[in-house]
Amino acid sequence: MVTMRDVADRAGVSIATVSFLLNDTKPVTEATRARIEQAMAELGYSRNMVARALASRRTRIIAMAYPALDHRFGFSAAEFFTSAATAARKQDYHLVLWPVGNDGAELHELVGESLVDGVVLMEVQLDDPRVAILQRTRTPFAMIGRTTELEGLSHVDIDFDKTVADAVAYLYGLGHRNLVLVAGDLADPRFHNHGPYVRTEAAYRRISAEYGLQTIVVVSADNTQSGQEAAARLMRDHPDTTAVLVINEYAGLGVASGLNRLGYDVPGEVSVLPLLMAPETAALSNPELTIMRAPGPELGQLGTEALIRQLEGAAALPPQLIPAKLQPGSTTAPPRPT
Amino acid sequence: MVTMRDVADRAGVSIATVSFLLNDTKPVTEATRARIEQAMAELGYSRNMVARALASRRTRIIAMAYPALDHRFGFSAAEFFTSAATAARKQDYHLVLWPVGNDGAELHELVGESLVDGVVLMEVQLDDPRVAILQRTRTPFAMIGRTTELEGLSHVDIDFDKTVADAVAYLYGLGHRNLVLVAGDLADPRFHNHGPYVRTEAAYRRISAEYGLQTIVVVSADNTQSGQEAAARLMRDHPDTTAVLVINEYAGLGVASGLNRLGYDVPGEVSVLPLLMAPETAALSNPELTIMRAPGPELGQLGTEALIRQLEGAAALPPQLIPAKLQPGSTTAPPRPT
DNA sequence: CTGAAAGCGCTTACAG
DNA sequence: CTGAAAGCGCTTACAG
Repeated sequence: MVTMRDVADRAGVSIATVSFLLNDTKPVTEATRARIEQAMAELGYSRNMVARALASRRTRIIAMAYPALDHRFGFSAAEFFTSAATAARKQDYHLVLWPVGNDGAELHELVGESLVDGVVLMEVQLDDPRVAILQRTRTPFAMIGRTTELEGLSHVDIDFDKTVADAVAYLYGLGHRNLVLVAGDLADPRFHNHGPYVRTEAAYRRISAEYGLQTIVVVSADNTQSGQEAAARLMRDHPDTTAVLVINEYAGLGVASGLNRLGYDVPGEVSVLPLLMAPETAALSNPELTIMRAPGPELGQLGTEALIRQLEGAAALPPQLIPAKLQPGSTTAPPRPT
Repeated sequence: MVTMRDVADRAGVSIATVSFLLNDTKPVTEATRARIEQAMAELGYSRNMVARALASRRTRIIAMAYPALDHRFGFSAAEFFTSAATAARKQDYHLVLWPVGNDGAELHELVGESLVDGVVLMEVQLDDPRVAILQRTRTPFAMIGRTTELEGLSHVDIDFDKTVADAVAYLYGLGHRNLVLVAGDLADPRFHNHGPYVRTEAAYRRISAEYGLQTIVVVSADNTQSGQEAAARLMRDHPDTTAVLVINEYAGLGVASGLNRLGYDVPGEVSVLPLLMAPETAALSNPELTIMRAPGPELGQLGTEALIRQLEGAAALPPQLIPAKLQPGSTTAPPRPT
C-alpha cells in the first residue's frame, strides 16, 4: 500500500503538506502542489479512509437505517436509497444502507461502533424507539417521516395534506362525487403508529368533508391480495362508487386488478388513484395506473442534505414537506354519466 | 467517548489484556475477565471500529456492489441483500450495499479507499470490467453470477440447466407439448453479455430439443409492457401454444396479464411459468403465479460466506450452483384436451 | 507557506 | 496469563 509518507518523500515535502493539499485546509504554493500531484499520480496514491476517519474523528459515512424486517424493500425504498446515496456522494460522504430492527437493537450497536457520523432514519413511526436511542447517544440524525414530538428534530416528510387535497380536487374536477379511500391497517401492530396511514386518513376525512362528500374508508394491508379483497368489499357495500383512492402501494395494484376481475371497467366505471406510489410500481399495473407519485427521490436527497448540514455545523434547514404529484396514467376518467 | 484505556484503568489491567479478551485472541483468567467485563458494563464501553480497523488492517466491512444504473433494485435484489447482510452479521462482518456503475469507476474508487475488506459482486456480466479492477487491486471478492473465464474466481450462481430442466419436465409431465420461451433481449446493450439470459436460453434450446419439442423463442425486455406485447406476438404467431416460460421477472407479470387481457384463460388455455422470480413479485400477479422461485436468499448467503472464507484464509469452497425451485401458484395446469 | 510532533483508539509481536 | 511499546496512516494544533 502506498501511503502519504511515500508521496511526501517523493515530492520532497512533509506529510502535513500533502494532507493540507488533499483536504484543501491550508494554502500550498503552486510549485509544491505540482510536485505532490505528480508524486501521487506516479505512485497511484489514494487516501486511506480508515486512517483519515480515526485522525479526524469523522468517518464520512452515513447510515440509512431501514427496518428490513417490518417493511419490504421495494421500489419506493430503492428510490429513497438511490437518491440519498447520490446526494451523499456529491458532498464526499458515503451513504450505506443498514438493515435494522424497529426496536433499535441493531441501531444501538451500529452507533456505538463509531462507524458512522450520522443516520438517516426511514419509515419513522409516530413514537419511534429508535429516535430515543439516537438522542441518547447524541448521534446526529435526520428523519424521513415525522414522530409526534418534533422539537428540534431534523426531518423531511411527505405533505400528506396537499397530496390528498390535490388528489381529491383532481377527481372532483373530473366530476366524481362518490369517492372511497382504501386506507392502511392501523390495527396491524407493525403499523399501529405509522405516520403516513394516520396523516393520510386524517387528511382525507377532513378534505372530503370540506367538499361535502360522504366519507367512506375501507382498510387494506399492503399487498395485492388484500387490495383485491378491499375492492370487492367496497363495491359490494358502496356500489355507487366512481373513484377509489388508495394509500398503500401494493394494495393499489390489487384494487385496480380486483376491480378488473370483478368486471368493472377501469376507468370507465371506476377510477383508481393511488396516493403514494413509485412510478415503477405503477408500471406493473395494466393499464398503467394514474398515481400521485411519491416524492421518494426528493425526500432521500433532502433528508441526506439535512443530515450533512448538521454534520458540517451549518444552520439547519427548516423541515420540508413535499407533496406527491399527479402522474397521469390510464386509470382515471370522468365518471360515466348516469 | 469511553475508550479501552478507560476500561483498562478501571479494571486495573493493561489495554492489551482488554483487547485479548475482546478478541478472544489470548487466554485471560476468570478473575480478570470478570473485572474487565464489569468495567465495560459500568462504563458502557463499546469498541471503536475505526481504530480497530486501522490497527488490524481489517475493516470487517464487505461491500455488495450493485449496478444501480443498469438494473433496477427490486424484490430479487432486496432478497440478495437481506440474506447477505444476515450471513455477514453472523460472522461479525458488516455488509453494505454500494451502488456502482457497470464500468467500474466507482468500484475502483471504493476499493482504493481501503474501506472494505472485500466485495460481493452482483449482476455479473460474462465479461465484466469490474472483475479486472478487483483482480488488479488484489481485492478479495466473490461473484454472484459467472464470468466466462472462471479460473480461480470464487462464485456462486443459479443452476440454469437444472432450473430449465425441472421447469420443462414439470410442464411436460402436465401434458404440455407446445411450449414457448420468452427470453431476454440480448440486443439491449445493457444485457448483451448477461449470463442469465445467455445460459437460460441455451439450456432451453438444448432441453426442448432433447424432449423432441419445437423450440420457439420470443424476446421481451424486463418490464410488464414488453411482456404483454410478447404475449400478443407469441399467441398470434403460435396459436397452438399451451405453456409459456419466461426468463425476465417483470416480463413474467406482463405475459400473464397480457394473456388475460387477450381473453385467454390462464391456466385453462395457457399455462405461465416464470423461470426466475421472487415470491413477492409472484404475489403481485393475479392469479398468483406458479414460479420457479429464484434462489436469491441462498445465493446471497453463499456468496457472502465464500467471500468471508477468503478473508479469513480458510480453504475456498467449490463454486455452487443452486437451481430455482418450483413454487406452486395458480397459473399452471394441464393443457385443455383437444 | 511548510514542518515536526502529538495523537486518534485500537492490535500485535515481543518479552516476561 | 499479563504488560510495555511500537505502529496502523492519517489530521491538526503549534511553531516558525
